[in-house]
Amino acid sequence: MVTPQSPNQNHLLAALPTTEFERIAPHLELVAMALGQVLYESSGQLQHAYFPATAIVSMHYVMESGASCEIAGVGNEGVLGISLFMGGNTTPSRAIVQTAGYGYRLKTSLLMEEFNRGGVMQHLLLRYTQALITQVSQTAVCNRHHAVEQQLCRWLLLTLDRLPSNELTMTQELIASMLGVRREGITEAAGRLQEAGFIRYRRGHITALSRSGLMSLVCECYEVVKKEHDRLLCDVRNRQAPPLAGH
Amino acid sequence: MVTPQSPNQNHLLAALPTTEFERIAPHLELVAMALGQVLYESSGQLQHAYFPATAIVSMHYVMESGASCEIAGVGNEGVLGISLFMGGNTTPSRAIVQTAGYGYRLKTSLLMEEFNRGGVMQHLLLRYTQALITQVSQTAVCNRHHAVEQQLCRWLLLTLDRLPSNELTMTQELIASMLGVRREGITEAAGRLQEAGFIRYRRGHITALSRSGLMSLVCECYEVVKKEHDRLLCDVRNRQAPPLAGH
DNA sequence: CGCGCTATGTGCGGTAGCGCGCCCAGGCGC
DNA sequence: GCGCCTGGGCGCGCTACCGCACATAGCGCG
Repeated sequence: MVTPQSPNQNHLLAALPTTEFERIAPHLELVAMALGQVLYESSGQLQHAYFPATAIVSMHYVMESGASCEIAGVGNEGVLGISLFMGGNTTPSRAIVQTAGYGYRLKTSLLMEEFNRGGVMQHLLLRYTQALITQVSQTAVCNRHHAVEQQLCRWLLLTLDRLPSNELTMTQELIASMLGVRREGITEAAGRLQEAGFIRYRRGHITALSRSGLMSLVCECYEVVKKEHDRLLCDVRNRQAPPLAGH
Repeated sequence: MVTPQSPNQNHLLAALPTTEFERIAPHLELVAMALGQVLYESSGQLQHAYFPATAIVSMHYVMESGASCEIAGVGNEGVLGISLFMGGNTTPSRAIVQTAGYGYRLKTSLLMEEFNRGGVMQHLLLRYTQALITQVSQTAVCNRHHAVEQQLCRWLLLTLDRLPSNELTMTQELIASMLGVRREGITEAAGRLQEAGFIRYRRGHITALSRSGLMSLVCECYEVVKKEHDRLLCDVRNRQAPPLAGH
């Protein structure tokens, strides 16, 4: 079991070898992330990289018309601020907190220093970035070919994977803006999922009742993203060997 | 002017400082790329990275249903085989030659060796990867919110930017499979563009007559991708200073 | 120089999702 | 314990795109 409020709740941080972890640990700053908080503005300079622990952050693109859509989501499996070590320092998208919680942040300069050492940190960050690319690609594919209901299932499953419980605090309006569809579209699809007994929701709270039910409706995109993530980060293990052979 | 069949036709290779370029130059292998040729199969092992010179390669995802869609295109501005240095070695997508031409390839081991030196090559590859992420993201956004006609304009402009001439050899069927839409949808949209006098096409050949016309119809996505690419790779200059102040 | 293949044009019904407007109700704050 | 405000349900008509089926026409090949 991981103790509450430990950097180890973030998988990338947890996968660092002791030496590397201890080098940055003193500089990891615990931060609360409130729902709707904007971590990065589109094209804004980045001061920190963020390693979410319990929070989930959504990378969004907002178009001229005002319409928006999610490009990828980042939870405790990843990090925000890819563009720091990729060299661009900023991206055309916006990062906004989708599920309140906490995380850790690290100053740009320290992240870069660690990245440039070329150790495990670099390796992890690059692999995570590749997993992220897969996620973005699959979003593109899914947007093109799959129905709203399937996309909703994909989104729910990906989000549930990042949460400790099976309940998420989330209005349909918000989900709609993530998926870039109409709120009514979500109402309808969610209604069908509820009728089927897979989820239950009440004013801003969704509870997953049957993961397998959702799995039966979701498109292949969920699997692709998940498998690719596992493949790329399968060597991510906790630093401290758990007392029992845990996963 | 760049001489025909020079690695310098690829912007990334051209931007390498002399020392780094000369180190890999002997290992750059000129390869012809035929239309439809598959460079990388989905989840297949990668033996080489490819630097297109005159060819254009499309990164595709093919779904279970058989439907497909392009995730990103790569021409002389980039490189194929991102996943080599990102650490995954393979991706769930397929790389297929969309415009015949030639390019250069480099053995995995040599690319990695150069990447791990942490010099300009690494810097360029990472920055290019970020530009690629932007392209993929914008594809996702565009798939969600923009009409087929706008997407066609985006695709045409992005492709024209990678070509020396304003004519591309491309059937509507092929374009449709790139954009992941029906062939008839392309017929219609292309018909409107032709009526407007922006393009002309005859059986598998499209000629751009008015770039500005296409620009007037295209969605913001084109600009975003282009600007981001220019921003990230603005320091990409030819090694040999051109006799006249060229761009 | 004609044949045939393949690329393109077109029409038709079907449907998913949009944009809008409106109503209803849960639950928080006072 | 009352009211308001936000989140959710619903019903239009509409459009873009799909899936299919077929007609037509370049153009390469023999």
